[in-house]
Amino acid sequence: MTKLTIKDIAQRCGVGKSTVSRVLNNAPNVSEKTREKIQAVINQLGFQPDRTARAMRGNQESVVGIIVTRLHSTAEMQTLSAILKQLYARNITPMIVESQFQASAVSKYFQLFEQRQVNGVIVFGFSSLPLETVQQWKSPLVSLVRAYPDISAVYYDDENAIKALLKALYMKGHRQIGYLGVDDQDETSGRIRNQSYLNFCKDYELTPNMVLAALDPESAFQQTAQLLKAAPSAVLCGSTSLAIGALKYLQKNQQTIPLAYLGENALLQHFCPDLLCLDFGYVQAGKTAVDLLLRQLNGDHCVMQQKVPFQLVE
Amino acid sequence: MTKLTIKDIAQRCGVGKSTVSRVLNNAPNVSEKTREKIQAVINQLGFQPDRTARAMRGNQESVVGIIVTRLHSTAEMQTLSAILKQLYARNITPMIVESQFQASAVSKYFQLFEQRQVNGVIVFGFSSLPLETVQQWKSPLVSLVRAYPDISAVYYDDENAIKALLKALYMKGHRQIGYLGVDDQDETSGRIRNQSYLNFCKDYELTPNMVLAALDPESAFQQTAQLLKAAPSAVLCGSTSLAIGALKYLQKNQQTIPLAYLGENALLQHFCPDLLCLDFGYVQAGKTAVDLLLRQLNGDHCVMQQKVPFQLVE
DNA sequence: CTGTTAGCGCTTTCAT
DNA sequence: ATGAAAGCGCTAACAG
Repeated sequence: MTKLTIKDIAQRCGVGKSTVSRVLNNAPNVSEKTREKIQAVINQLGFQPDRTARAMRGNQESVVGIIVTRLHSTAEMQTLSAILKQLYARNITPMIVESQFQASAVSKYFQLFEQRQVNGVIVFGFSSLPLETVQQWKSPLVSLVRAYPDISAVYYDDENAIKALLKALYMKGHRQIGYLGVDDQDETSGRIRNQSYLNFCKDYELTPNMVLAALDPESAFQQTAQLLKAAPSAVLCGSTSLAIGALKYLQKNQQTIPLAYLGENALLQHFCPDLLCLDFGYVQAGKTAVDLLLRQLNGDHCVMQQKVPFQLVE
Repeated sequence: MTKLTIKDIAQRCGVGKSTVSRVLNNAPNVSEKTREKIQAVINQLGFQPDRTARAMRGNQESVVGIIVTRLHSTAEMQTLSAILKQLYARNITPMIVESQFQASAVSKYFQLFEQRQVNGVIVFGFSSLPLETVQQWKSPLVSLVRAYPDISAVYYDDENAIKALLKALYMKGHRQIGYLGVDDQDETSGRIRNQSYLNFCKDYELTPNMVLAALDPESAFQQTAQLLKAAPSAVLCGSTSLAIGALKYLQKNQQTIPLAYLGENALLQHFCPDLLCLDFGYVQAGKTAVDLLLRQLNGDHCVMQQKVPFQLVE
């Protein structure tokens, strides 16, 4: 039994190919009677129109490339999950690749995408991904996490997130809030958040106690000692991995001090349910990113940069 | 400037469409001279043959559906990462979806895959995924993690993994090894592993001390108390989430006891670097799964069930 | 409303 | 070795 085509269906129904095509595409100009007849045969024979043939005939089956940093980043996966849902609903095929935080990999994938004729790209930005690399991609693109000039982006509200966490601690009576931050070199996780901390301190007349670390638990572990010298009554960590390092230090030294961090991590929350943290709105970010991309795919070339709302947890 | 086609290239070269096509497909019967000439024009103009048109002409661009349980499962992501690498290298498009441990979702996605004319499927099995559901998919399929009768599968060597961990503890001098396992209802994480523990105890003449829990940290937390009553000198946990629960209990009660677990979790290792654990061979599993699937896609219908080798960590 | 007729961009005979 | 021509399965413009 050879593969069924629209022609076979047409013959078995005694109609023309185009009528069958019309039924397939829910065209309006088909009498209810013939439509039903044809639909019946289609169902009965389990006919599926050839995906590739439709695609060719302008029925653009579009593909969007998605460059995540690492598939095992749980935060990104929350966003990715939302993105996929949106895309599948719209019959768009996602092509997922990992950059591993390597700008060179992003370049490489842009080339691959071009070869494969990908229609649009969603890229999860990272600190060492330069604007020039992102600009290599000429077609529709949405940057996630990081914002670049003249490029549509969805990113997190770092500044206010820090402020919200600090305020929450402040409300609990803390006046000596230490801050373990990421190096200023990192724009998103570092500079912006650090600055926000300093601003808050100024506004609320607190004495700043800030120590910076590299973006990994080991470094955080070491820097925590430094931070604690000024005997803070609570500590805010600028990122999840920093919180991990800090928590380890506290546990090791049998200290307990209220801890808050920017991010969210199920395992961490499990160990210390009283940890104050914050849902950055990962799911919303995914949805928004797809929206922005679709807008571009539909020819709207305006650049939109959106912050997604966050939410305090616990 | 409208989109370039093979015809344009042909005209600009003063040759026929077919000759260009031959160059594109590396057909042998083209004189070196014309080939070079055509190739030059192709490169110069940056011509890319239309993906969809090629696909239609039998040049089957295949698609494989991948059903993961949850995108934020780091273990599965390791495997997925390997799978994607293999697939992209072979120009196969993956379509990734999440089952969330719901058999109904798997069913739903099988339907979606049929609509989209997916050529093969890789599914990450889970305890409550019945054989009947998996059988709904008639074309090539490889099951990961779980084995089903008459279905190609790649899964982990639960039995020997437990044995290896126990042996490692035994070698360290432990003779009172407690075991926190998963309910027998769960075939993979439960029954097989539990049985392996009991077997080991018999072989090495140890007194079994086994307590079962549900597959979540909370339950493990509670059951750990029970397990410790018999004062074991070390504890083996049957899964990562169990280890999380147990560890939490130990920390809370200020107890320290050598802990081992089946699985691997970066965060857990970070907090307790001395934790004995085991890399199940996630990457290898991904590679193997793709191999098995490709074999089926190429018409080889034999069923192969493979265990991947594991490796003790630390 | 519906059938006929052209193609879409490419591969593949089949002559030359 | 190479070009002309015939489709692949589908959609869309054009007549009825």
